[in-house]
Amino acid sequence: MDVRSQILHEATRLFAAQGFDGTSVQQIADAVGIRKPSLLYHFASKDALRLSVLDAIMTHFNQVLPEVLLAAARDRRFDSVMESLSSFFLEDPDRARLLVRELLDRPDDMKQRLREFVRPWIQVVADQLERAKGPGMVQKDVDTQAYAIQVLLAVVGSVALHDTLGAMLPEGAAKDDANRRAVGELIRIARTSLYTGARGPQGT
Amino acid sequence: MDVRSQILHEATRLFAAQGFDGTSVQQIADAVGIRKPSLLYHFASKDALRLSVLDAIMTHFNQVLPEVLLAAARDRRFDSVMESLSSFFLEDPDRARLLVRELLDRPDDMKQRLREFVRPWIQVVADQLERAKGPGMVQKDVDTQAYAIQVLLAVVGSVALHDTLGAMLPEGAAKDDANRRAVGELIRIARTSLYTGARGPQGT
DNA sequence: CCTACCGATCGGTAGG
DNA sequence: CCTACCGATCGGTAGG
Repeated sequence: MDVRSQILHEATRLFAAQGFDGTSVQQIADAVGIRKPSLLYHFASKDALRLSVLDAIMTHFNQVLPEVLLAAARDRRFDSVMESLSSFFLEDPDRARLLVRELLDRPDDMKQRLREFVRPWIQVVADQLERAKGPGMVQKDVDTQAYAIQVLLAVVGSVALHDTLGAMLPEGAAKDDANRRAVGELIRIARTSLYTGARGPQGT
Repeated sequence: MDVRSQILHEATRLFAAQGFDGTSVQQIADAVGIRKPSLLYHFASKDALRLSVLDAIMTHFNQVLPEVLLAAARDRRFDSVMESLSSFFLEDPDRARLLVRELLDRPDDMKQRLREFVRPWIQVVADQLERAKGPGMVQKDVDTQAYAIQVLLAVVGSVALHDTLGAMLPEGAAKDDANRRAVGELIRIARTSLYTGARGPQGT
């Protein structure tokens, strides 16, 4: 792996764990195994590095999300869409943590990014759900836009904080088990509150 | 208001907006209108100030939450419990933002706090819901513990990020309206995914 | 990619 | 609650 990618990787990891202000350029350079000025040769400034890290995540997001959502639009496999979305973040929880941190640290910047990259997809999903109200498949009183946003937030939030939130379950529970229960219940909540009928199209 | 309270207030505001590492003692002192060493006379260190801020929130939380939850246990007014919980955080969104930041910044410390202060209440709610499965009021396949945690996270998360997430709604929407829709849909999702029957005990 | 170095700011202390 | 000051670390630059 080339140095640039190593820097991006370590920066992502440290920004996610400690935040941008809580991480020094020195720490990242140490993690990569180079000197600080060498890092600043590859990225003009600490802020340029932050933007590159964020860009890598958003790009990946926009390459993966479309196919996931198109699968939803095609055959309404609600659970599989939710699993894919969860998997994308569970695969590397740092992505979720970093997004939440950016939303808190730079709300105005993130508003623009959300408008540009996420809102269109929220709208696609909302339109799809709105049409499904006609045949009575989706409950009439669902606020489809607000619903899509809440579900997305719940997925990102519960992945970002999943190991910490597991502390609220009884002692014995294994960490992996806590994750599975969290995602499982989240999917059940999202499905049950959307479709008509006892448990939606995939219920038993 | 005495100086100590002013310091706590400004620290809460700044930590919530910029994070602990992103806020200097100097900035807080400036906001209060005193010199930095004067602030450090009232709080032995920056970290002691952080602990005091967190303590004030957790204390308030533990004074308000019990009555809210007891109201729930008594007459199952689901919506009113959700409104109270939302209101507690909406009343001062800095509380929600600060909690999310602490969960990200110091997961191990927060695990202990959650175990001590929040887990008992999660358990009370889960037990209550579990009992309600008997008469068939609550859906049998609800994972009551995971459900309670997910709903709490969704409330805290959507309040912490509500003005930023509003950017995903269409242009025209007013900010207050976005908040109302977010909370309203969150309550609908939580209620519908819990109770048996089309819309739960308070549906139309 | 390195050594050597910069001014600014950090949290905190001495002493009144 | 203040003035004056501390060593350490910050992001970043010069020059090779």
